[in-house]
Amino acid sequence: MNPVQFYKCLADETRLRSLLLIVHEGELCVCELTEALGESQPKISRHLAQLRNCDLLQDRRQGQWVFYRLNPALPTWATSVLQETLEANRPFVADNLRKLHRMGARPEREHLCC
Amino acid sequence: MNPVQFYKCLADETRLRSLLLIVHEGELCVCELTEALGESQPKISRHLAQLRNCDLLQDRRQGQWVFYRLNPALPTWATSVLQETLEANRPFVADNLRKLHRMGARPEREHLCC
DNA sequence: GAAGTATATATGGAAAACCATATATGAAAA
DNA sequence: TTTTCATATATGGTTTTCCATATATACTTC
Repeated sequence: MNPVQFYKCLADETRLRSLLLIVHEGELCVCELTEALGESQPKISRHLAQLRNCDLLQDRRQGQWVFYRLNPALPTWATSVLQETLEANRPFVADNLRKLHRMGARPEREHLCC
Repeated sequence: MNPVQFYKCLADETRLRSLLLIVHEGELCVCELTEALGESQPKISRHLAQLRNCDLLQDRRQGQWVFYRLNPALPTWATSVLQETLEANRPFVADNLRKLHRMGARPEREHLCC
């Protein structure tokens, strides 16, 4: 993972907010991010595709939804940078988290286990 | 320090290399960075000015040289991100460090104390 | 189960905004 | 006057965004 490429991924408002929300929540689908950020669906989808192409995110389809999560194969330093950024910048995503939790009809997750 | 603005500063090859070298060395002047990166002086100067305008770097003039160092008022998380990036990506700057240390006639630092 | 409809997500293509670089010039120090 | 550094302008290139549409799955009705 080239550090310049990594930081280019974080250097955009939509992408950084999406990443931090995903780090906070573990997994989110496109419609949840669309709601939390208040941005258009194609815009969110484009940025998520970019993050997936750079191997920062992993996706999985469940029914009609596509859920994105951090790529578990991400180098430790990269994960650690994301977590530290989230913890030190809670106010930055506070409003997005509020919108997310206020959202009705969030898709159910099927958990792999049980 | 807005995290998006912070990461925009790191999202360029010239700026990231300069920052990591400065973190490693403590303080470097424009001509040293020009040599270490093998880039034109105006290019280096422009990027350093940008990093200074965003409050990531501080400069001090000593004789004919201008030395840049990390802004000590930088938030802890930001400093920590830079240090972690350096430690996990030594090979990324290895060649720049080699060029720097091989450089003849590096300017003398006057130390503030003693 | 087949056909039609609705919802979630992805993508192609064009326009706009932004960023980086080169070249040339300027200013300050020694 | 030479060295070091900063800045202005022009230009090329990338990135982002928007709109429209395509695809994939689910849901409903027959």
